[in-house]
Amino acid sequence: MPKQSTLATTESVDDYLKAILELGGAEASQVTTNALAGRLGIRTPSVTGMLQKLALQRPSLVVYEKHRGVRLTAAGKRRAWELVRHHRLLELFLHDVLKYSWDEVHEEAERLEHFISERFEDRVAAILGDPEIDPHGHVIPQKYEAGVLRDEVPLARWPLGTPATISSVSDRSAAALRELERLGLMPGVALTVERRNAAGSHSIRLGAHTEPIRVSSDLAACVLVAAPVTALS
Amino acid sequence: MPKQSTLATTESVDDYLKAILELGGAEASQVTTNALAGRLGIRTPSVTGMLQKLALQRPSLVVYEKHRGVRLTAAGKRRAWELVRHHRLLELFLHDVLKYSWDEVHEEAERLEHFISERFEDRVAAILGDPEIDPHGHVIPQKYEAGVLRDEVPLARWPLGTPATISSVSDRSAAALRELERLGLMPGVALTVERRNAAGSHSIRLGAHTEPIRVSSDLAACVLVAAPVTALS
DNA sequence: AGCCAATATTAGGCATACCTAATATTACAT
DNA sequence: ATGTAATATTAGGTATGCCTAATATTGGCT
Ligand SMILES: [Mn+2]
Ligand SMILES: [Mn+2]
Ligand SMILES: [Mn+2]
Ligand SMILES: [Mn+2]
Repeated sequence: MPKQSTLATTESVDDYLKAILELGGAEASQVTTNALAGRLGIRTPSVTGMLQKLALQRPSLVVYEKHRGVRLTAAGKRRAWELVRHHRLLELFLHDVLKYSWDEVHEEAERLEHFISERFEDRVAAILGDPEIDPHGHVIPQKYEAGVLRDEVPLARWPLGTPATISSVSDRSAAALRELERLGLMPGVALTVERRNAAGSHSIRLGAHTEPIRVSSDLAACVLVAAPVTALS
Repeated sequence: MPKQSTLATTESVDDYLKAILELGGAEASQVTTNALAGRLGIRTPSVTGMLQKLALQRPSLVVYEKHRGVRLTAAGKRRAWELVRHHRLLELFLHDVLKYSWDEVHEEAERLEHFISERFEDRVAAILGDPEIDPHGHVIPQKYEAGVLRDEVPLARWPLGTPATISSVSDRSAAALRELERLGLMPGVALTVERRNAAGSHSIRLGAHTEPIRVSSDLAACVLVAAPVTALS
């Protein structure tokens, strides 16, 4: 059991760390001030100020290079992945135990993820049977582990005519989630992209269905796909 | 369905409202600056400042008279009782569903009570079967209702030799709760106070037991008792 | 009535985390 | 190599909610 002294972070700091993780992508590349401001819904000077303060702290959570961007230190990554674990465990718990619909879970999880204790995290994981996937198809990181970054691509970049499976969907827009559910676009569903249309929309053939459905580019942006799994293990 | 626009309160304001409710007692009498500072663990000038700001707000949550004290308005009472409902529902949920022990629930509930949504409150109440009593014997207020103020008195003030039942115990000290459990002093337990000793401790005879146990005055202060219920309805 | 201790308020500061306006840096395009 | 648009930083300000030190009010006691 490694010493994981959960260093005190505020809700704001948490949100910065998570945003840096999510924007940095698999390569954990530097994230710009602008990108953070956009994602967090605040102004760039606020971001600069916060990054400067964060970078001064010991032990530091981020490495900040003026005018260059910011990336997470090992400690920053650990906290960010912990928040992702909280978020996804909470979403699954709200969905499976408290019977929230899949478009209702995100907002509540986004708030509570900052405030639950280690014990709460552990007990929720236990009653869910140490789950691996959240209601939107996202991988739930294991405790003290950096999360898995899967080989999934946005639906808009999947080649025409090639079979795919929906790997996950974005949890950020409740309206999009309701629409996806109505159309049957949920994790695990098989599909083929038939055609791309002028306005950026896609014609999709779902699993067994015969006629394709039309999916707007905004909605398609919420869907990540991967090659179908050949055999279930 | 009355219009209950949950006016925005911060965690700090919430804590003031709850403290005013708890210190004001059944008569909802005025609460002093000093008492609030003591209960909240902050200094008196901070309390004065907060009360002045709160009293200015519209719609106002408190009525503040300089040098006289503060009391809750109807809106303030509504929010305070809502927090008490959150707190007690959460404690029961943590205890019954997440298998927390009764000395672990308070701290977590104290934090989460500020952040759960109406939906969360409703769903937790539903899976618990609209419960009425929390793990420490406290009455859970119903939705949109001021809580019941029961006819219970501190153990230290119960007359010698008169049968009593433990009505509830304080949830604020985890150490005290562990000790109470060890001694079998839990809600619903019948007892008689045999004797009061010099140092302020009490000799208590529990239900069927023959030899009395010794309870320190600190511990006794955590126990509230009432006359035994004559018939269960 | 007047004094004193307890209680409360005012005055002035600090940390967090935002904001707008002004200025500086970077990097691309010619 | 240099101008310019995009990006970022600095400067200065606000609101919240706490702090200590200094001052004022209250109410009980002689
Ligand atoms: Mn958040
Ligand atoms: Mn999710
Ligand atoms: Mn609280
Ligand atoms: Mn309780």
